Amino acid sequence: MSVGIQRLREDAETVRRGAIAKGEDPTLVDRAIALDVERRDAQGKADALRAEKKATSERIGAAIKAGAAPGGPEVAELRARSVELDARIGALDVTVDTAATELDDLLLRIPNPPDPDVPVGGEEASVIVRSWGDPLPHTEEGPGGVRIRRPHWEVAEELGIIDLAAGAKIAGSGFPLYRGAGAALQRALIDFFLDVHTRENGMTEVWPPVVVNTASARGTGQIPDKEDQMYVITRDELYLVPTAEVPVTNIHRDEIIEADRLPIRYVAYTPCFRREAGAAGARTRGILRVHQFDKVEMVCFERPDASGAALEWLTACAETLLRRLGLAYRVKLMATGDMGFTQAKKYDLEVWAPGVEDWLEVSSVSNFRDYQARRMAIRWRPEPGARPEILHTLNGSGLALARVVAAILENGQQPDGSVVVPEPLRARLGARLGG
RNA sequence: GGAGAGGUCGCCUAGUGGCCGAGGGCGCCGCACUGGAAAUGCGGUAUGGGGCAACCCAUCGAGGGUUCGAAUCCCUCCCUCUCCGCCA
Repeated sequence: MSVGIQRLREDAETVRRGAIAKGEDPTLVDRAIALDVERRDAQGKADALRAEKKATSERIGAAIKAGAAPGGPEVAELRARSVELDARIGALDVTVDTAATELDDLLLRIPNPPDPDVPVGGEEASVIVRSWGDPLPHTEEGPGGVRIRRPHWEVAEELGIIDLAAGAKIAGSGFPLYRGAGAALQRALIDFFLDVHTRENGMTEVWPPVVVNTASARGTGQIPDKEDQMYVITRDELYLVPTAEVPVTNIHRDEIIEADRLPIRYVAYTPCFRREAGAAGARTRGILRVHQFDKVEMVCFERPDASGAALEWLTACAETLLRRLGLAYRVKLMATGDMGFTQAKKYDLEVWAPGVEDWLEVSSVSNFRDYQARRMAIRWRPEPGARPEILHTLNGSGLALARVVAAILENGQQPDGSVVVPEPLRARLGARLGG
């Protein structure tokens, strides 16, 4: 996760402005440029001395081969020369390492500049770019009097399909247990999402490990940025994945991909584990914010000139699912201050939940451009034989299960306590839950 | 978990202290030959950093060490394979 030093050299102004728009410190850019100069200077000098040392060593070999005594004065002098060079190289190496380390650290703190079409500002500057469906009212007058739509945890409890108490006993608060039709609903949703993405959107399904090593966690920026968010298995130096983005993006870490293989588009189901430290309280009731949830995630590797269009496409792929489920939703283009440090452009999909009277974020679709791929050294070759370039990565939820389940329960609830099953799931679940 | 073998340039492989950033074969890309192709011949074919360039530097799983000099010797770790044990 970092901005390229090349870009800083060539277009520092855009990076500076981007930092300001995201509310970060723009002076880091200038300090980084200074360090870059320092590093290159020392590196150049060290390389020159190293070349000389190499030549000296070769002369020792040649002299011995030509008959000089290995312990003789000629060889001894060359050795002394080599040792002296070594000391000077060592000193320069320290300068290089120090500058490089500081530079890397600085680069990690410079945010990815937002795309030009991203609105500048805080949360209030984010814009709803479109919406679909009619949000159901929380209360409405009906033939049998006033009807109030209940929150999903009440609906679920009555149907006996989500057992938070059992989950809490087994693991702790925030680890839901789904039972009966609730469990089947999870399975049906996962299946439905994966089927649409593989069969209709042409993505390749992968089923990755749900723990990752340190290198992978670092690759997608979970370390050091979001370390507190992850569950760690210290004994084996493994992390439980907070999203499939981590293992799936790392599939191509340190690879060079030939142009004819792009784009590469994956879809993966995984459970996701998040500590959500400090999040207890607001909007955490029911299954809206939990430590373990299920998600189908889409991850794309794209040619740089195609990533803009790919973001729109990915967003549409996620939207399709909500439409077919018949859930009213809206698409929000996140403003500079409201999106992450690492994204260039991001859409959030929010689904309407009439029971809690709120829009629930069920998907977040982001274009990282080259920011994420750079740290992982994921490159592509524009032409056969050409120099490799950093490619672009994107990802998006398609979709996050827990909140979709909440929305289905709240939107589909009937006065008799049953829940209407969305059409695409009926073949698997029947027309109603309960009732 | 125990014992053994091994990780070299896309693939296979040579290489036990200097002549090795690294040979050979395959693959791939040019060129020649051909009506076209096959076969054959010639040349090219890693990544990163620096330099206008010539070119220089680094990298032989990773990290340390020995040495004037390490793919080659030593140490630690990772991974793969085989056998044994265990097991959904």
